[in-house]
Amino acid sequence: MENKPVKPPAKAKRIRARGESAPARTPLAPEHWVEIAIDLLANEGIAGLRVEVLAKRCGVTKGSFYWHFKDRQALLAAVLEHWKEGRIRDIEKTTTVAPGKESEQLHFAIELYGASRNRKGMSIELAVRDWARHDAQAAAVVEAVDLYRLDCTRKLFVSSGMSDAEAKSRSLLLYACVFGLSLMHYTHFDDNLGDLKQRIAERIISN
Amino acid sequence: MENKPVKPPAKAKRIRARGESAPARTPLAPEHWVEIAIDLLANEGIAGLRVEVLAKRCGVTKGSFYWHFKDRQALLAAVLEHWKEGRIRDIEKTTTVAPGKESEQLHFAIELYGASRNRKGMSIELAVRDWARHDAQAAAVVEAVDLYRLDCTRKLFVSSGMSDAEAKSRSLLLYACVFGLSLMHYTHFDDNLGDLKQRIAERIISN
DNA sequence: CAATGACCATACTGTGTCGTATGGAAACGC
DNA sequence: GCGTTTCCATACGACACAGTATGGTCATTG
Repeated sequence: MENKPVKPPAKAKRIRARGESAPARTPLAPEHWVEIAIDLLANEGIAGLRVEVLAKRCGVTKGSFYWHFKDRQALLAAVLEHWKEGRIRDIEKTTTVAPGKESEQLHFAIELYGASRNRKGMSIELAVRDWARHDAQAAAVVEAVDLYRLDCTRKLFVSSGMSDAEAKSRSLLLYACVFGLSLMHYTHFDDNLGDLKQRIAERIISN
Repeated sequence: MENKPVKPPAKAKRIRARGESAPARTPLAPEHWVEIAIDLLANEGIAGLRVEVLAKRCGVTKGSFYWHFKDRQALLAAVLEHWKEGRIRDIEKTTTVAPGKESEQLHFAIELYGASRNRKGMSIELAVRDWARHDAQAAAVVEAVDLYRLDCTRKLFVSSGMSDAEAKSRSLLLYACVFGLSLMHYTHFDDNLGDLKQRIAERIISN
């Protein structure tokens, strides 16, 4: 009396969204998984990063996921690693600057994070930080990134002629402000937000 | 052949943790639910705020929950309302100050949030803000609280002799910094964090 | 052509959760 | 006393999810 169809429906499915003419099967590299996972993380938070949802988003099923990753935890670790490396590269790119242009670059860094540009990057940032509040792994990665960022920015301040102690405080102030602003809802606080942000940036950077 | 015991075990349970000698049944007021819910929210995030977990934490079962609340959404709304009102009261208490002591009070406000004191308050704050990133209701409440806070603090800066525009930027900078710092992991950035924070506070408040 | 391995689908178990239905126990009104 | 209301327990159905087991399909290799 068993109804074990074992192979009933589903067929017009193998030709997934991999570009109509089947480009050599495209093995769906682990990197691809991680990138889409980060996308999910940004939009739904760590709690929304489910393997079935992720698989569907990749156009496959769980079966594929568990072939590439041992379990959900392995994916999360890969996500953290990928994010960390991306941040490190980004920081290096942002903080290497020709002598004399330090404060200019600092202004750029603030605007880069604070503006509506880089919205996605900030979403990821916030999602990871919230994740880090309940997960030691994530907390460690966040700490590493923070320390690296803080130190690179400190050097910029020092190069622009500040004492080390002052540079440290400015560096911390800068990032705290950037992240804090992205947490707040202040769009209706003033009708000239540009001027507001300008003043804040000056306060952080100039002496 | 059905085993529908309907009333089998469980009996030494009615005398819950309501104080051994049954103090008149203690109806477990809705406020109580909300307060414990906020506790859960702070520790587990909005995703961890489940009704069964909450009920267990209250020493009862879901049955009780759904008597007090229509559904989970109703609880969340109550949580937001409770938090909002608490914040408003707190802001008023923190920003009403005798003339001449404004900057002193501003320093106090920074330290209050930034220190290891008020750890729980900050946990709630961050949880609500993360919640607000995906929920319009929460976002509206956060915005209301933010605007109120920003305006109260703005007045403090104005009272201590600042232009309105400058006061606005300082107010925004203050809260952004406070929340941002609580998002970062900078404990190993310097071995004299006190001095660091002192410099930051000065930068935000003094002219 | 046959065998192997890479990549994926399907089915299943177990658990956690939301919400509902129903009934029980204590307190209160009359 | 008796019915009503308040507050809660139990049981149930439906779903979403993690992880496993198993098999299918295709390309590659010998």
